[in-house]
Amino acid sequence: MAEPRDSAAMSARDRAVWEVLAGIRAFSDAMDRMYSGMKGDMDMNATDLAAIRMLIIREQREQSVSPHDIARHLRISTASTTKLIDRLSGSGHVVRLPHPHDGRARVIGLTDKSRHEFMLHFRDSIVAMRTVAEEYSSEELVVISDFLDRISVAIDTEE
Amino acid sequence: MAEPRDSAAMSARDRAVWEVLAGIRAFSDAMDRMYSGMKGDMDMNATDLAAIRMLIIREQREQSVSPHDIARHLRISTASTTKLIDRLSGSGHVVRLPHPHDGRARVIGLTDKSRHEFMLHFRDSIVAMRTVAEEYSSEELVVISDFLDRISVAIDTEE
DNA sequence: CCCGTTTGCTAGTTTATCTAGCGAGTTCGA
DNA sequence: TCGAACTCGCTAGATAAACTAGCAAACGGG
Repeated sequence: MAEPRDSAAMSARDRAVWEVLAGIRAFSDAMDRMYSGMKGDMDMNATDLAAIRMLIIREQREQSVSPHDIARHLRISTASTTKLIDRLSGSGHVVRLPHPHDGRARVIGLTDKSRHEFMLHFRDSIVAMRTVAEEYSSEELVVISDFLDRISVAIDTEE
Repeated sequence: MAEPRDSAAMSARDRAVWEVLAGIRAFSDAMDRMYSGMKGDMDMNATDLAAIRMLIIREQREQSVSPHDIARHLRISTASTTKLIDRLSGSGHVVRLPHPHDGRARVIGLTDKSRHEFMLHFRDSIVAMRTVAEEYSSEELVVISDFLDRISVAIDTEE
């Protein structure tokens, strides 16, 4: 992203680092495009789909999600979040559950419909990604997943 | 993303593949959050920022971008794209240039203001990512960037 | 040279976001 | 223990951004 570009002045080492950053860019670009496509396929707007993505990922980490969490993740107001949940709730994609310990709070749960629908449109991509992954040795995969985890932490600005 | 989860039934090999997919998820989640944050920092809505991202990436690949390309990338209508470009043009982030060979078409160009502003808010993340990358050997970096490129191609559904 | 297509735009409508403010529930210190 | 300050999610009304429909200008193959 930053500087170089005149590759003549770069060492092989610099170039390797550079290539990784370019790879990240390419990946995030492809991700953007894929998610834009899914929004059309699932007949959903970008924000609502981003919320579903977030819910799915948090569910897999066994973390509960509140309306407030959604607002923070998407950086929209809590008022907009209320309406977002109204929409997703009305279409049967999420449910509002009571928070076990806090009477004010809610826990937003995914419905099977969401999971199935998301999987339906995401499955091909997962299979494609798995196919790519399977071409690497286990040692390489460890390096890659370690790298991805570290990059994720690095860009996660804990507000 | 799909299936497993009861890790007892997985081989070490399966687990390595699984971990990479989990890494991709974590990364895309962190990316989502980072971009949401930038939208607040840059005082821009999510779509407009996504358009800027696209333009920056395409510029680095030396590909020109038309309004139509933006519409396809974001999956919004050409009408919405016109207004999006009106906004970004009005705020001095992009310029409409004539297409060299097609009198109907336009080429959307970034301004220095865009590049600087984007870099200002993205620099810290780039540095953080570079720092992570520099902890790996050149051989590992080659594997990683190769992987990222392949994953990008894999999920790029050419409409 | 024409006719069908493509490109980007305008107009008017619908949808989604925002700001402001409220009631209920929680927390904590006097 | 009780009240003040705070947090959570919601409502109401205003603003911003998306959509559909349709148009003129430019292109391009027969």
